[in-house]
Amino acid sequence: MANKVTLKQIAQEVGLSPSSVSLVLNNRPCRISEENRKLIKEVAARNHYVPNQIARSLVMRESRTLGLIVPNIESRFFASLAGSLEKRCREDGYALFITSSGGSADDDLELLRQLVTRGVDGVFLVVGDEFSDDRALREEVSHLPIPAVMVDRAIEGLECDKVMFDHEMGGYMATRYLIEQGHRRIACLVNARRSNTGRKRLAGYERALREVGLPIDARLEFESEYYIPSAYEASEAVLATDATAVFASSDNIALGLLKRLHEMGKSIPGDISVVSYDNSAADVLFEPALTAIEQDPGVLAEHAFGCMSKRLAGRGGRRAEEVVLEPALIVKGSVLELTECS
Amino acid sequence: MANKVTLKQIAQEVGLSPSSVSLVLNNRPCRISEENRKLIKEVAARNHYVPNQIARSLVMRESRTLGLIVPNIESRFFASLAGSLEKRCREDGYALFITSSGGSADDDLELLRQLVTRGVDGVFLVVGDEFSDDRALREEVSHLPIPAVMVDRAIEGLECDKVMFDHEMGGYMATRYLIEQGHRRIACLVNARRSNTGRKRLAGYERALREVGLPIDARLEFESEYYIPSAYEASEAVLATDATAVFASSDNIALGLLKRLHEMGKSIPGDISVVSYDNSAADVLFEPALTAIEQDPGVLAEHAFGCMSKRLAGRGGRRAEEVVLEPALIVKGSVLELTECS
DNA sequence: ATGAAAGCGCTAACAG
DNA sequence: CTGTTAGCGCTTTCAT
Repeated sequence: MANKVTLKQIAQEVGLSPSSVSLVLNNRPCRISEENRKLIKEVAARNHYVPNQIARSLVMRESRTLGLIVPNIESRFFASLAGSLEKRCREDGYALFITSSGGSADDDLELLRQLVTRGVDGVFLVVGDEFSDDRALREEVSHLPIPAVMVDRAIEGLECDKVMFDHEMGGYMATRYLIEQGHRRIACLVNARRSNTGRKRLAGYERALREVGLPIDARLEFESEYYIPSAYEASEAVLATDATAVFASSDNIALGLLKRLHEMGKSIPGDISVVSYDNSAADVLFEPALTAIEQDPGVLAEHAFGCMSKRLAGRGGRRAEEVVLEPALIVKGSVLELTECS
Repeated sequence: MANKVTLKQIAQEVGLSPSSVSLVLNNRPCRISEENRKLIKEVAARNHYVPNQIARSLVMRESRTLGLIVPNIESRFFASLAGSLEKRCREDGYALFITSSGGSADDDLELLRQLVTRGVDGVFLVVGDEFSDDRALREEVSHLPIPAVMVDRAIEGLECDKVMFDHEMGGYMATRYLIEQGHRRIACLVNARRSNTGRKRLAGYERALREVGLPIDARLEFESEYYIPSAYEASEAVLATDATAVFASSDNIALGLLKRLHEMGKSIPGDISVVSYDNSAADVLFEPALTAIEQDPGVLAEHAFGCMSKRLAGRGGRRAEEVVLEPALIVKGSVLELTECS
């Protein structure tokens, strides 16, 4: 293991002052002789000199590092978001500190502090628990000494930049599409109890029904957490109804439903139609591929970075910005067009 | 956006010296009066004081931060590894800087520098390209001023701690199991061209055949990259052989194969038996679940952290440590027992 | 064309 | 019980 070599040491070896070395190594406009420039660079390279960004941040008061907190890096959607965001940050010379909370507000708070303390210039926050009453997190966020951008999910009523897809619209689009294909008995499987996004998707579902005068039937609304086993459990009841179609409001929920369908030997869309929510995992496997509401993580990342960029450049407005993105309905083959009406 | 508040400011407000405040806020054993302690803590809290870890690292010469480089955070296996490792680090008070390279040696090098420069105390490296001839990366790794642990994959011949599952053994176990179940014509689908892990798994496959005197038939060995579409393509040829079983040597490879099987209306294990490699994704969906070689990312994380810990504590030996873990064969339901022999 | 000096926010002796 | 001092590695102004 080599030793850490410092600017001073390089300076000594070259026989110049640290300032000169600093100037040259940072390619600053300055009048150091071509000869010495070369020498400095050569010595630095030979010694495997790596500038101490820590020291540098301290004096420059910026680290060119951003932080990201996701509830669970093992979820495909967040992993993909993290990947996109990192790429985007790197393009602008920022490193991204990706962290994964356990999904609790406590963890979020802890990680947030960790990041701030480590001198990130800004933080992207995908909160784990939108309904947390933990005032500590809200407090922390609103007193942050650096810009924060909430991504995908938001704590309501918190003055802070936000970038997310329109979940209500997603629920609406999915349901609307099923209606247009002739479905009248449409079940939905949502996480409305514990998730704000779930509630919004449910609201969209109901709006679509209401809009065409279809009844909102509580017996067709099913609850599931964002985990496959939970959806698998709930699906039995869903499939016991007379619904001809179901709106599965998350990727994992769709997977649980699919597993149950597969097990019961039911086929899609022959026996039942399904609209899923950004379900890249299942798409790979299933034939026909699933018609779904898609939220491109790359787009989310792009806008999130945009907000952050503005703030970092001091071009952010006084008020928080709120970016709402339209999801897309991607029609594939999991919905049957019904010609007869019920 | 609140301002950053410093120790000095707190000290001023309290009317004590920065050192006293530092002592108290770090809970150091010292003789500050109970009264003043309380006062300091109260003022710090009221002002949302967050210690500047950057400044602290500079003087303490450690950041209690570790770095992780994975080729692709969007891969389930790496995401899971990252998740486990982060949890493990956090348990010991370390933050983990997760970064995702594009899979090239250039990126690895760049990220490695980024991490070192930002003062991580050590780095976990899952290299993107094991066959890179880029001497720059090897050079960099061997001149690192901090401990490095290579995880899951390794650049051969590099003196550096390594922790990984025994890929050769995995290939062997999978094939051996198929043989024991009565299979004689066993195809394999591996990434031997571009991946060292692939080569080792192939070697294990061949060893198992050789061991029982079965011929090694090049017409049963198929090449696929670690991507679903690649495996999907390759699978057509695999299924055109007279093989009764196939060893799919990675999760994505198994998924591509499954997709093709599903499309052709072939069933598992009725038409063909499959042994897969740590395939949590497909498991969720398929009935029967896939018999597979499993590499627990949590175990990998645990050992990697162990190595790192030792180095950080200065308890590492002079020579690099190499930990090789045994994968496990998890028998589920995708292999048919053949009673007649061919 | 180059160097000296100050200081970023913090900690660690040591001196009161 | 508490304050002073020095210094971590770097950048930056200002002298020379």
